[in-house]
This record gives sequence, structure tokens and C-alpha cells, in this order.
Amino acid sequence: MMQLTHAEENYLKAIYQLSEAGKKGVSTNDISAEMKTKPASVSDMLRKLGEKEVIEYRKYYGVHITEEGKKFALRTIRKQRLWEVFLVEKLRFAWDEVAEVADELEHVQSTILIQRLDEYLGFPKFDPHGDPIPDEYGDVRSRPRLPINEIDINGTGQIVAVKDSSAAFLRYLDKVGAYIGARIKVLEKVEFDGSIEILVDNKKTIFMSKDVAANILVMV
Amino acid sequence: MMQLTHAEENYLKAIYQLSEAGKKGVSTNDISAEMKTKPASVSDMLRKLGEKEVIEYRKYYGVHITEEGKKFALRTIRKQRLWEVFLVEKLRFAWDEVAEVADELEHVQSTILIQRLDEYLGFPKFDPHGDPIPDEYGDVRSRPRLPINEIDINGTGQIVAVKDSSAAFLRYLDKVGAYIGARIKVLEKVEFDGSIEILVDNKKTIFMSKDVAANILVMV
DNA sequence: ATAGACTTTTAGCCGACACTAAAAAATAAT
DNA sequence: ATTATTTTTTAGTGTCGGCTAAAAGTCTAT
Ligand SMILES: [Mn+2]
Ligand SMILES: [Mn+2]
Ligand SMILES: [Mn+2]
Ligand SMILES: [Mn+2]
Repeated sequence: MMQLTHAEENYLKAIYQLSEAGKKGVSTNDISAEMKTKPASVSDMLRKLGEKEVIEYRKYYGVHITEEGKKFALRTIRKQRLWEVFLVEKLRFAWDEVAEVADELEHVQSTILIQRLDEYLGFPKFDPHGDPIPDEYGDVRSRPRLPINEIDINGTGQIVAVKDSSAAFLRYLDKVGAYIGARIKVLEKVEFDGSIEILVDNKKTIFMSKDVAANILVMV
Repeated sequence: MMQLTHAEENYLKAIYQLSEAGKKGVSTNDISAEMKTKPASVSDMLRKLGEKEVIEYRKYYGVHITEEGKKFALRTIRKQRLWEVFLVEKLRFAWDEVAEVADELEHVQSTILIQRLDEYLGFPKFDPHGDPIPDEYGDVRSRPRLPINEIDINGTGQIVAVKDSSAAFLRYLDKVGAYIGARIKVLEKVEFDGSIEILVDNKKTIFMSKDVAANILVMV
């Protein structure tokens, strides 16, 4: 079984996630932005990933991830999310503090380590941001979910995930009192700017911009 | 604060441990053997570590670690040993299975991670091999200890550590029933070859070669 | 259809960390 | 005190993963 370097794992994970979001081919510039490296560096990496057949690479036309590539990406994502659960559940990290550390931990090579960690954590199905944790075969049991701004007025649901996991956004959610698991009801949608008022746990109302609403995912 | 790469951390840890064992200057060949790299690679690394002032390097005359270097080495060792405790205590790894994984985990950069891990493990003072875990200031509370072959006949003590942490040696100890914490009594020392018979926990006798005995450390 | 703008790739460079082969220094043996 | 042996360093190479500058390809607007 061919091996990927840390850098290759990071790129492949980014490519997988970008292609999940956008569906079609992922551009060099997109990857460059996501990875905070220069487009020239991305081109070079794409060549290498292409040679390893984890992506299909047509010069100038973006990339598609292969089935083999998906397996690798999902393995890394599984590791990342299990470590995130560990950091939050066991080491009392806040959900906005886990990204950097998990991004390192995900590269530790040991099948048994991950199996044991999974078991130790009680086989969690979702990470602290509500993202599904692939099983060891790469199967992802994803929940149907909608951004709040697509919920009808008076519609209800439960917050199950966030689309943006940046520390800034997560801390904002903490501040206003939105969290994974919260039951919400859409009270009002302002036509003018798309901003939204929701009721949280039948107790507290929160006003949020359309931008914020679009990054909170709800299961109806 | 200057930063060390993974490779530099590994070399520095090896240099620290070799100099603790042997007391005087550490040779290029020693490091090469320990790190399983070629002497030429070691020379190059020594030059770099010398520039970073974590070692004192006189060409052709081996190296000495500096105070600054000790701090770095002890920090890495602390991380390694805390992770070893985690793997054994929480993830049910055997004591001969932790080396490789801990050798990767020790490089994860996060002060808070290590503090929290330490706390989560209950501030352990020793790792699964009986080696002391430096505190966050680099202080090591080491126990006075002797290899079994230096104990007088009829002398008693408690196994507190092993000098050799190779999987082969540790599995051998498992097989014969020697373990950290066991109470022992030296029953016989064969003059001819230095082999030794000990009584473990007032129950079981074990014969061992001098070589084995020299790698089991006892607190009297 | 062509010019201009934007995107992407190529070419060349650099630092980190391995290696081999050869030179140089230190140490051991005669 | 030479010579031989061993240890260590230097010189040169290669891979990995980043960079900048320049070239080349694609897309857009007139
Ligand atoms: Mn990563
Ligand atoms: Mn997450
Ligand atoms: Mn290591
Ligand atoms: Mn240990």
C-alpha cells in the first residue's frame, strides 16, 4: 500500500472537502486559498498526487478525486474528527480550540491507535462541530440537514452542525448561546437583508445575519 | 523562542539520553547508531544543532548538550512519556507497543495539550517503563535504583524500571513474569557467568542471564 | 476575433534531511 | 615514530515542499 506524506494528506483532505462542497472540479486557486500555499506549489503537488493516482489531474482544468483518493481522505478525516472528540470530551478543549492540534494528530500513523481511540471514545458518530465521523471502512452516515436560512418561518429543528469551523465563528456562537443539539424555531425572516430571528430551547431569542444563518445547519 | 524541527527534536533527545548514560561527550557514531542514520547525516545535524546553541560542538571531539538543549530534550521526553502512559493506561496498549506511536505523538506542538493530558492522566510521575516524567519546568524526580546484578545475595527490592525498552526485551519480561512494581529477592548469583536467580513476589523464581539482570532496575 | 484579464503552469531557487564516496583527522598498533 | 585502522567530516546528490518570476493557457468583454 502506497503511502502519503503529511503534506499530501493535507492537500488530499482539502481537495476532498472542496469537491464535496462544490461538486465539480476543484481549481488550483481554491486549493491554494484553502491550504494557504501559492498556486505554483499547488500545481506541483497536483502533479505528484496525480502520479499516485489519488486524483485525476488534467492540466488547466482542475482536479477530481479518485475512489482510491477518497479512501485516503476519509481516513485522514476520520482521524482528525476522532482526535477532535478526544480533545473536547476528555481534555476539556473548547470546540474552537481543537483545529490546529487535531490537524497535527491526524497524521500519526497507527491503525491500532485509531481503533483503540474510537473504542475509548465510545464509537462517536459526530465530531464537536457536528460533522460525521467516517467508520474504518470509510462509510459516512450523514444526516440530512439544512442551513437555518432555508428553514420556513415557524419551522423548527435542532442544530446539528456548523458549516464554518473557524474559531471566530465558533466563539460567536458560544457568545450568543447557539450550540450543537439546541432546539430552535424560526420566528422571523427579514426580507430586506435575509437576517433571521430564532428561538432557542423555547427560552431565548437570537438575531443573526443571513451569513451566520447560512453557516448553522439544522435537522428538521 | 527558537523552534526545533521533528528531526532536530529526535536527535537532541538521543543526545541527551546518551550523555545521561555515558556522562562524557557523545560521539557521532553513537548518535548514528541510536538514530539509525549514517554518520555523515549526524555530522550535518550536529552543525545545525550547534548553530542553534542546543549543543556545544567541537569537530572530531563529540558533543555536549547545553542547558538550553536540556530544556528542549526534557520537554520532548516529558511529552513522549506522558503519551506512553496514555497509550497504556487509557488505550490498553502493552508496554512493548508504545514506542513507535509515542515517538510520533511527542512532536505535536501544543503546550495546553500536554498540560491537559498530564492532568487527565492524574499527573503521573513515571512512564510504563518506570522512567521518570519531567514536570513542565523540566525537573526530574528520579529514584535511586540499581540493576539487579548489583544487588547483594539475599538482598530485596522492588522492580521500578527497565533500562532496555525494546519490544523483544519487554516481551521476554512479560513471559517470565517480571513487571514494574514486583517485589524481588536475590536468591543466587552464579560466579561463573553472572547469571542470577530471583524470587518474585515470594512466589515464583526466575533464572536470568547477567545481561537480562543488568537491564532490570530495582529500588532497595 | 481579438485584447485584456485572470488562472495555471513552468523554471529556477532554497532549506531540511537523508544518502554515498572520498578526504581528513584522531587513535591504535607495530 | 611511522603506519594502519577507525572515526569523523566534507563534497556532491536526491527528494520533499515551499517560494518568486516569468511564460503559457483559458476565459471575458468588446
Ligand atoms: Mn493536517
Ligand atoms: Mn470538526
Ligand atoms: Mn520522535
Ligand atoms: Mn518509556
